Amino acid sequence: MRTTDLPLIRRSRLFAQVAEPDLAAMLTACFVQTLPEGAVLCRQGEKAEFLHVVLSGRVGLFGEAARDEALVEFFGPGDAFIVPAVVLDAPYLLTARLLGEGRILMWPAPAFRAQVRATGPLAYGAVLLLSGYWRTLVGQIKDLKLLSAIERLSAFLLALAPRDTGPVTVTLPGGRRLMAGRLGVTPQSLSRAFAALRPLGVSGGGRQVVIADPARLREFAGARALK
Amino acid sequence: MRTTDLPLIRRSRLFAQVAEPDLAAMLTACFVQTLPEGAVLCRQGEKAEFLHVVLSGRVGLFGEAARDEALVEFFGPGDAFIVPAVVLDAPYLLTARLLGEGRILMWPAPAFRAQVRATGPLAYGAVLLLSGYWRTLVGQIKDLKLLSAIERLSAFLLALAPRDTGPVTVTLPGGRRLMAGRLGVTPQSLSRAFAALRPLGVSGGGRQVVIADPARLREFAGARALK
DNA sequence: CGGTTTACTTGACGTGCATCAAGCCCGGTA
DNA sequence: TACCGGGCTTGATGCACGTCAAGTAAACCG
Repeated sequence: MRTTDLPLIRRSRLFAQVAEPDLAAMLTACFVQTLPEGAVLCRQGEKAEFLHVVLSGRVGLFGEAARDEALVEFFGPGDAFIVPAVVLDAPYLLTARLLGEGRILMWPAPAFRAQVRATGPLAYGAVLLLSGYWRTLVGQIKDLKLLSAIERLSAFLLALAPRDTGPVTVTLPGGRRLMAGRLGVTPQSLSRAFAALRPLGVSGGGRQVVIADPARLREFAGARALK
Repeated sequence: MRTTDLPLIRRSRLFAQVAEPDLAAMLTACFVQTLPEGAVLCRQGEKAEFLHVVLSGRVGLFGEAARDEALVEFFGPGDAFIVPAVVLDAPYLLTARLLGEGRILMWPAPAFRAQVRATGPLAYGAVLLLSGYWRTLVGQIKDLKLLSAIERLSAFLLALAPRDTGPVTVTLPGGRRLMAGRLGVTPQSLSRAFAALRPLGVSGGGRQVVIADPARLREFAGARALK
């Protein structure tokens, strides 16, 4: 473990409440790895061996069904997965793949299970983290059930943009293919959705997207979502 | 609070690790209510005032979008909601409605926030609870993104049936209308999906559904889901 | 008992998105 | 420069599911 890792570790919500000496003791069981793009951290269906905490880089969580797979969520620095599989000692529901080079804290599952049961502040950190995830997942389910593909794209873009601004360029957490999976459509449909938003001032290629007038887009998305 | 409530409270995973005297102390801040069908426990968009723990009855969590609403999940005895909104002190993402008469433990949000931070075993219980919810939500997202309506219905029915059995009768957690919301289809489409499964031995009306041959249904669902 | 309500089913039709299949753009390589 | 390959877009077509509209059945109630 490098000395530069510690500040990254501290920044995760998981450890926010843990006292310094306790943290040091916990980390003796852990190690840190730098892994290349495409590395698979855990595979759907397997038993949980490690808790992973992202220190740098981005990770995609994928649900798999033979010939098909869907990105369920993007994770980034400070996120810990898969807490649920580890604490419940259950098989992973998802496959995690690095979307670019990244540094990952590896925490053996039995050690983490014991720590989270014994250390209140760590459990509290886990509660905060899991609470945030509950909310993003619920939001996604609502979007899938209530919104069209174009509306979901609008909502996703707006969530990336700061509120109350003029033109912004946001950077997507992944390429178009990954975005499509996250939004629950095919890449072709995503492309059409972008085309449909172009008249509303959404432009750009690759990972960079320019929103000429966030207020107008918000109004469009809101009008369709709320009617 | 009735004396009969205590065993119900103890049964929730939230309190599984909490020592008896601590539990008694916590509960002084709480009260219990019996509420009729249709009672709204919390409303999407409002600030969290209470943590609710279901002691008896069933609750539906709904996402709302003006003219439309979708059931996100069923909750039953032992479930606590909305932990995430309460600990993060954020607005509810969902509206909770009783699906039948039920008894609900009401826990003022500030008191719960303080307790979960101070009491390790309570935080640990919350981690267990939230971990389970993460998994059901992730499962639902995978289903929505990867499976057709018929496949989702099959998977849902099979999840209600014990493994490795002959004919079983399962009872749905809600009427057809609610089931449709949970599966992300309209009631009409759900009706057609049931019709499509009839040749595979799925029959029954109302809340009771008979699965003549779970193995066959599982094979059907698996074949489509895994190819 | 008939009338109303509510829940579910069935049919006809339209549409959003998937699918299949080119075509385009751009960066890498010889 | 010409060649290639992968990511993105565009077009044509089809299907799954939504929508609109009856129709049926059981529950409730005068």
